Amino acid sequence: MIDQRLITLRVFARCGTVGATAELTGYSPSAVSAQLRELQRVLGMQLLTKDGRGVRLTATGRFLVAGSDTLIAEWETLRAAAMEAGDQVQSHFGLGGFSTAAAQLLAPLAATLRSTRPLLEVQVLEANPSRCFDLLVAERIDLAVIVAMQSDTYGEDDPRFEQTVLLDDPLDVILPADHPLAARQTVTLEELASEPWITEAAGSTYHSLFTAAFTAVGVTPRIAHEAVEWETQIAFVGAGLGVGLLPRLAPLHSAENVVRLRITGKGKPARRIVAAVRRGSIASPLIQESLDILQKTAQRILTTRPEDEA
Amino acid sequence: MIDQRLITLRVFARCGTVGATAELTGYSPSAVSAQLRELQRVLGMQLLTKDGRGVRLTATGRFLVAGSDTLIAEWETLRAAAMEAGDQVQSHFGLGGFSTAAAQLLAPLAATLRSTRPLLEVQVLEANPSRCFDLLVAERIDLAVIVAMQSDTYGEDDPRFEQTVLLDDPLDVILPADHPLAARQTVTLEELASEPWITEAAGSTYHSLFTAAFTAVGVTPRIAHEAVEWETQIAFVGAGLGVGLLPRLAPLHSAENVVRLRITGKGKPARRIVAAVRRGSIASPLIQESLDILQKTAQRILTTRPEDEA
DNA sequence: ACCTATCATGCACCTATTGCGCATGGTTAT
DNA sequence: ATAACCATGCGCAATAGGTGCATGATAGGT
Repeated sequence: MIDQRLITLRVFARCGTVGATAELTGYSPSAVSAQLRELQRVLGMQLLTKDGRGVRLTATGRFLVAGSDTLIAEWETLRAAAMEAGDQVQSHFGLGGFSTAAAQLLAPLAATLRSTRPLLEVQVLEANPSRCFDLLVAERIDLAVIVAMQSDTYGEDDPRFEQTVLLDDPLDVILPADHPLAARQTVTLEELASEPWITEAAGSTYHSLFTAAFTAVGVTPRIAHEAVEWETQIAFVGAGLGVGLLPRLAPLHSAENVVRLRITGKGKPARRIVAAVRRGSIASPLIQESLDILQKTAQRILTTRPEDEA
Repeated sequence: MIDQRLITLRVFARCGTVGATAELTGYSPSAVSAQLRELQRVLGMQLLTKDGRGVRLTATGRFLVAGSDTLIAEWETLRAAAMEAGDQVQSHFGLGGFSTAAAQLLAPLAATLRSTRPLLEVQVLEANPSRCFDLLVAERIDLAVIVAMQSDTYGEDDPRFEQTVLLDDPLDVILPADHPLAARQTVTLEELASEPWITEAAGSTYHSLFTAAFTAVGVTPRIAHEAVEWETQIAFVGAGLGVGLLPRLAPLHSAENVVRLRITGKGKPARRIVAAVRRGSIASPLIQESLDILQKTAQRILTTRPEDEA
């Protein structure tokens, strides 16, 4: 119920370029340009200035965007309360999630909703966490399941979002099947200090988790190889190129020459998986039910894999 | 920046019928009907129910409308703050006012704004106080100068508006020129207790003022005639049909056979003239400047007519 | 210093939203 | 029973708002 052009402005404020805004909102660049111009005309404010080959928010623009956070939140709250009060049904529901999270958590959620609310059309978008937040702002999705990351551009207390912890997905070690430690049940990070490690590229989502885990135990691992996909990493490990960390939610599939070991000791790395919604919308019945389902799914995942007793 | 359809719903919540909403917003009844239907579709809420030959808000609808008050106010605040922060100029400004108020206060305001802000298009609408509030809700006007009335449908603390007192316009007595008291400078209400009074129709804007004035001094006046226009009332008085109360701002024009006397004593009736704006918008520079001009104009009116010393 | 990639934006064209007028059907009041 | 009133559906027209391409401007690479 907030004017689309203001939403567009907010997305622009995030990504800084008309083209990116267009890509994110689903409009063409021309449309975004026109919308922003219209917005300025209607409000009688100059919100943008030319800056090099791009455009940049003016002070007024930044002010407006900053202030609109509470406005959006207020609307979401109102909407949620009205839905609650009149127990109305929503017609569309957009979900966003990242790789394994999407597969393991979002798929059951979508399936459940599809059966409990037949006339609700659920749409799932796979996207990385940062983009999920963008999609939330752009109102393309209503709920995102992502991996919480420290030092992200989106803080945990961003006024635009509300986040709920779903589960801590522990990281396991994967070893070549012929590795000396492969027969063990568990292993500590210290025992693997001198191994050649296979990790993601520096700066990627999980790389910081990787380093954090080792700094916690005071060890500096040697990074031998880098991979971007879990599958690739597993293949590398299977080829005997080194060892790696794999979230427990990520399936090992049919990698016969790779074993998965749980980590014990004080360095027990985990990735925190959270659900994020637009601030205010959390009171919505649909969001509530979804969070409930996600929590239950998360619990089920943790209990059907009874580990981590220490 | 709030969706037009929500504005329309709010207007509908005021007047209760699609036709009246159409008249107030400037749309056709079909358009209002379509807008409300669209709103329900987009939000996925049932906001209206058939009720006899009309439609009625559902509980959800009422809830939404009630909650939207703060949303609108929040937006107005944000808009005002942004205008203030970036000292931007507004392009359109709608004023509403009632009869003498409009003439005496709004006309100077419009004239001043026209000279100080040449590229601002000012629109003045004459409308009665109740309609002025409706027009504010409908966003047809941005500022209204009205006569404050107790027991109106719009309370002084309505969450949708903010009101500023401009002046208390005292009521004078008008007498036929040949009346025994006509030569006096001042008169008390008690002295006129037994006169035949000419007033507006019961239930009208000023009738309550009339009765309030007399109950204050413990006198029950005899109402002989009723008129709806000041001019008519003055003509009645001129014809010797009785006496009446006339706001000081209302000009006597060329009524040669009528004299105007000030009222002394403890019953000194006055009509309170206030400016009303949508809540939140009061911080806007344009509104601020307008209120300033109105206050000054009101002061000038009161001082150039130096009276009321008791 | 040129060339190229990148961006925003204007223009021409098109679509579909959206508003209006009129007619219809349902409902209350006389 | 008839009349008045109200909301709404339908056909039609206008226009707001979309896309795609071309243009102009700028930064960076060579």
